[in-house]
Amino acid sequence: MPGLRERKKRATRAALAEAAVRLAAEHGAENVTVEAISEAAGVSPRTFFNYFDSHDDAFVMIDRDAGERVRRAVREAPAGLPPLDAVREALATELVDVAERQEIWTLRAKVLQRSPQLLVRGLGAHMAEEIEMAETIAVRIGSRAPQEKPPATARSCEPRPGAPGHDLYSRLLAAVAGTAARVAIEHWCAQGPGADFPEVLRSVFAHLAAGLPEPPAATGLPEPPPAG
Amino acid sequence: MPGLRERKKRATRAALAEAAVRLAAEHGAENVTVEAISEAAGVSPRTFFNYFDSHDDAFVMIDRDAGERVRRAVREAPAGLPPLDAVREALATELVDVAERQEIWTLRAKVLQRSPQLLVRGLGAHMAEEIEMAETIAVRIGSRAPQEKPPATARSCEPRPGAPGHDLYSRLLAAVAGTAARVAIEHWCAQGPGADFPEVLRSVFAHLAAGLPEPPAATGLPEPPPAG
DNA sequence: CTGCACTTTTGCATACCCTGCAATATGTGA
DNA sequence: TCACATATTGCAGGGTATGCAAAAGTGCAG
Repeated sequence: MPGLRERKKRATRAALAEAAVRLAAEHGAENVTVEAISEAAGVSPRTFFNYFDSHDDAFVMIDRDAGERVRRAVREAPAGLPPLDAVREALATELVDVAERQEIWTLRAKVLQRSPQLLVRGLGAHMAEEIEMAETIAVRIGSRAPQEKPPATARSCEPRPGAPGHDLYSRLLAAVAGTAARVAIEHWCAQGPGADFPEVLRSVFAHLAAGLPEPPAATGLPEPPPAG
Repeated sequence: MPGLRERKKRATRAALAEAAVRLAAEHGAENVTVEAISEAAGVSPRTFFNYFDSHDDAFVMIDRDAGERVRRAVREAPAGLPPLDAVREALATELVDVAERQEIWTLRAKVLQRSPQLLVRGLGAHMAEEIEMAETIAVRIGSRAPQEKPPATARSCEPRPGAPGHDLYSRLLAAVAGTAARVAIEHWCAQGPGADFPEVLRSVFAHLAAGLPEPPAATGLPEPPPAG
């Protein structure tokens, strides 16, 4: 149980984030100033920057622990499971929270989609996790030793050792999985309150596993092709 | 042949962009002010904003016509070609320019990679095209009529008519293809000057077409699995 | 509860980004 | 040359973001 200090910090951050999203939903994110957010949250404008590095960060709501949880799930997945399935299951578990709090996620999706800058920023946070996820996948499929990532300063555009084909595969799988999750969330948001999010996620990954063939003529079913 | 006025405009824009990149390569993009860029280009700071919408835009160099060219290529692809292949060929054609002018792209890539904000901005420009690409794909596979996109103000987070499974598929294919292209470029950058970019792009799309199965044990070959 | 260490919040000053407006300079065509 | 159109510039003003030091709040002995 955290102390009062920690609880207050969380409350302040939550208040700022919620105020930001609600104001943005009404007036558009670009027209919501830091001063307005701070006032709605009951703190000074200066305090805003103690919690968010930039104006835009308040709308994105990045959960820094989510990435680590997903990677852990991928690491601990049953040995025989194909990589794509392992990632799918890991994402499905993490995204249960999304399905449960649909209201706030729908609101956030609307805000982000109205301003490309923010959408891009959200994707950027996603990309930062992408390299880590690629590393986890590489370890899982056995193309790289677990400890083999010395400095966090290493960038992706420099030559690396290891199996080249597997590096490309890991990178691709991590990137595509993240993109698939995003598309699933957006599509599910578009469907309205009644949609079944796990079903959408399953459908998206079924498309991927099938190699993205052209789906058969419209049948009215939300499911994709046979897959398997 | 353009008049003097047009030539001067191009020169001013080029001078600003070049000054921005050169200064950024030396001091880092974040430490290069609009004032410094303008002074190096021999214009007033105010003029900078007549050419670029933001400070960051000077470094990114977005080609606004690229998206439309790719979409046109997808529309005009042979009728029998699977959607994934059509998109792959369209991207391959467009990205020939990238492979040919590697020097400028590498320099730009170095600048962008030092500041995540700019990298994200560059990628975001492509993401904005995603919805348009999805529409093009939907038309191609026949799940939507060509003119059926009345106002450009319509957002993707609202319910839409049409075949639901196909909407999801089009969205997914557009998003995944863009992601694949990005991964290919990054991987090609990481390989150094000798790498064969078309080969990397082909490899990435082969992985996708195969359904992202775990690749066989490392053979040293950059190629993925058998694929088609 | 009281004092002390630590953290958070806040106001102030500062630099920079970006925009609208009006004045000025420059290219263009009659 | 003259008049028109467009580009450039200076200026004013608002918004973003950071560093610093004072003020307020929290946690923990004694």
